[in-house]
Amino acid sequence: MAGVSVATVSRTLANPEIVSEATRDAVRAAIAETGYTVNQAARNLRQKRVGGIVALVPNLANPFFSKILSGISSVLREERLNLLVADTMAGAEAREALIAYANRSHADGLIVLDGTLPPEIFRRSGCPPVVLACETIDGLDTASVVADNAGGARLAVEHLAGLGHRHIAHLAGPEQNSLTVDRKRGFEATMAEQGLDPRPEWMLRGDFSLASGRNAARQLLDMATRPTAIFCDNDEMACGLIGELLKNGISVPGDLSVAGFDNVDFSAHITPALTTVRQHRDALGEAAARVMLGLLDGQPATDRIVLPVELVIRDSTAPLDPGRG
Amino acid sequence: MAGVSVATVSRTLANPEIVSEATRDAVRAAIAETGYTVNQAARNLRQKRVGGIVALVPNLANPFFSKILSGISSVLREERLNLLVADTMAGAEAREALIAYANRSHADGLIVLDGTLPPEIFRRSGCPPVVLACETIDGLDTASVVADNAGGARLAVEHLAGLGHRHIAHLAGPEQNSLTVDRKRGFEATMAEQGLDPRPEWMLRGDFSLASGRNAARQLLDMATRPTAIFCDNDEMACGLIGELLKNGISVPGDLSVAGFDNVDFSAHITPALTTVRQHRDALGEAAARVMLGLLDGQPATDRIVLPVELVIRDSTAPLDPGRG
DNA sequence: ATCACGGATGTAATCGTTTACGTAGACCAT
DNA sequence: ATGGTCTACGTAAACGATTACATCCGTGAT
Repeated sequence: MAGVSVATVSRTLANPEIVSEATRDAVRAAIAETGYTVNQAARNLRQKRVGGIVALVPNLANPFFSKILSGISSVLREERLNLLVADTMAGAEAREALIAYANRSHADGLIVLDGTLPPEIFRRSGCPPVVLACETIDGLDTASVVADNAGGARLAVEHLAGLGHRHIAHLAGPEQNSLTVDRKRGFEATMAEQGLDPRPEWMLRGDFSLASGRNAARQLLDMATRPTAIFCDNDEMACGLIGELLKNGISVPGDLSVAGFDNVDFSAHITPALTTVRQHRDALGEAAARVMLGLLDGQPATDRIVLPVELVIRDSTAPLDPGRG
Repeated sequence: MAGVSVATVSRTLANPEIVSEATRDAVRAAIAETGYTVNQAARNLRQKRVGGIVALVPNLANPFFSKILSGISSVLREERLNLLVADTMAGAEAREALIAYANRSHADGLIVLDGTLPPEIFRRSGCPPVVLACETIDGLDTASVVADNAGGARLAVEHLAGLGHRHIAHLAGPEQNSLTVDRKRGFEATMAEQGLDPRPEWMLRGDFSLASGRNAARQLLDMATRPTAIFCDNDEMACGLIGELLKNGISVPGDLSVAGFDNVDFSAHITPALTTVRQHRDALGEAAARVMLGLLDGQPATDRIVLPVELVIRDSTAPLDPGRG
């Protein structure tokens, strides 16, 4: 020690007020001079914590998830917690790697953005607190934060029905995806309330990608009788769909009204500007991180938080042409 | 110990071959039964390493960066290294937090995606190996991996000039951004080679956002004499620009050819599909991660890797209408 | 003068690994 | 039988911080 002691340094850093002013200054001067920094590994070992939380992301490259991560990160920073990111879309060894992450010695907590992971992983002893964000996992009733997916679908269908549309299609996401399940439920419930009968052949499947939206457009083009409106489970698919329709001479919204979900950045800037359901993904991430902080503080929260969504009406939806339908 | 010993367990895990088969099996059985897992903090403390590398990202929510992260992550996983993500776009305390990250006890290495950070941070003693990815930092000649930004601008300008355009504008990014600097250099050099004189009033500034593309479109609309083609420093700005032009009755590419940079996912799906310069951001991330692994292995690499780019010709650029120009 | 008390700081145990070193036994050669 | 070599494993010392406990000193009360 440049100044005087051993443990006193630790106290100076942790509880400056319990050490006398003189030594405090001496220690600080020595620290500044030597460029000392605490060794995280040693601190973690002693305190039995890691100082970081892991986010399990299905696909880091997807902006949908990175916005949530951004929200998580902003909250964790305040608490001086690190954000570790693990891409779960890995190969065969993925499962083992995941199990390694689901351990107290790796992370103080786990925020799971991937609804396709098997719930057993998070039930093992030694697994830190878990918060599900965005997607849910069947059979795992931990704390979770999700958007009001069913409500969003309702808003979209009510909007289209209010424009006079009676033949409304649905471009859904992957079958097992919890977002898809909720949005489909909202879609079908609202269709029924509106006295509309969804035709099975107008129930299309995609995988949330632009390409799958394009595929759906081709299916629509091949149909003998087409719907006059379609609700897409996300904006990427809506964008891909619109692009392919326009290329084939179908007018949007003239021949087909299109509504999306998410309100991603480009939705307002494509032509026609996309009518969609806005959800705040950064807020979702922030909320999930705050729930996590609560869990770390010992709150036994098993909350299931549902964040509100709003309809954003733009140019891709229009009243039904009375000559049709 | 369920089986027999203390240090033997460690050996069984690290070098299974130096321990006899009998004890090896015994140890493994005990591990399986008790659900033992190694404590990372203790291992890190002993081995004087962290087992993770930190990526400093200017804006996690930006898909541009998240794709790079995805590439980094895929390479690090193979080496069982964690990826920690730190958003540098923080508030006032950001600088201090950054300095904390630029320390061996936090990370074994640093991959920096933010070219606006002050170089001093990475010169401090105790700073782990640094790799610059995507953007560069003036006055810091560490290893770096960047795309061929000047070459990409060259490809775009040559393409537009080849279509007969002589009045070519440039929508650039932020002035101090290294991507902008390189692309501007490529743009101006190629214009000169083609015998074209870039008009100062056709040199527009944006910030890579969709909104700044829209702003640029409004500036174009106000001009007495407009260019017949424009090269945009990224696809987002090109998309925002096209959206606003179409809304105001300007045809793309009829009245104005537009070329972008990046080839983001939606570029192929907007209308008109965007001509752009493709760069592989995931490959960039992978390359940066591999350079980092090399540094960790003790290679003194001060490489400056430049990744090739390609022109993707779609529908937003067309030959100059002979009646104009 | 003795004691109690409280504030400031030093001592040492602890966290869970890794690993240099030592030792015990087996085996072979002399 | 002694000595040397090798393998398999136990012993104990690190790694660097935190923290319960002990110590020391000064102050005021009895």
